[in-house]
Amino acid sequence: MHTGQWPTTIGEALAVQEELRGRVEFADDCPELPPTVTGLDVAYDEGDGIAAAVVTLETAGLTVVEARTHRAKAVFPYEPGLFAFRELPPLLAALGRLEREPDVLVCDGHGLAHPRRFGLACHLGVLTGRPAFGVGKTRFVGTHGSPGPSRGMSVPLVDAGEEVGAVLRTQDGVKPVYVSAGHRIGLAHACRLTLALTPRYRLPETTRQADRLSRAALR
DNA sequence: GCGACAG
DNA sequence: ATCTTGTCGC
Repeated sequence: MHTGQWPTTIGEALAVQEELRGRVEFADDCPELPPTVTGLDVAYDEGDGIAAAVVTLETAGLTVVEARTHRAKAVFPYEPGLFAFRELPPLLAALGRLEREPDVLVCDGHGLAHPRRFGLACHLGVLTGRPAFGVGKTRFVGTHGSPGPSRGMSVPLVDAGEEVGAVLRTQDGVKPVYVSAGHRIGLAHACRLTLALTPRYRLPETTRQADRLSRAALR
């Protein structure tokens, strides 16, 4: 799957990031939804123990098709902008245990809405070759107004004059989420998928499932 | 120089 | 990320 030798220092990580950034593929909008969606998340304990979880759901119905986990030790410190180097190792290991190839990866974090336009979702997409996008709970970069109050409304997320994502309301009157393309998927499609994954809660069902599973795998 | 800073 | 009590609303 992946013979990972990961960067140990910030300098090395920045170099890897810069190199991989050029491999991001953009995509035109796609009208139909993929048959499945795969969510990923990582949980941490009080020390340096971490657990990654990946959960594949049937897009129509949101029922679990397959789920995998992987426990490990954190090898890279949390550094804003280099987040991927901390979570990617265990996430890729868990992904490697899936029997069914993911149609699209839904990441908990940002994609292009990143200082150097290469957030976790981009990194995950490039390394796996699968379409990927990010759904973040809080802003990282960019400015934006307030999206309308109802579910489905959104406003562009702009950073340095570029539209890097969308601030999307997934539930009426609830704090919006930050959606951004990662790899081989357009922003409009990512937003449509996000809405399909949030029939009831603020966060995508994929993220919710992966979150609970990663926590459970931690013990 | 002073904040801000995905999870 | 994770640690936490109470509280408001359906």
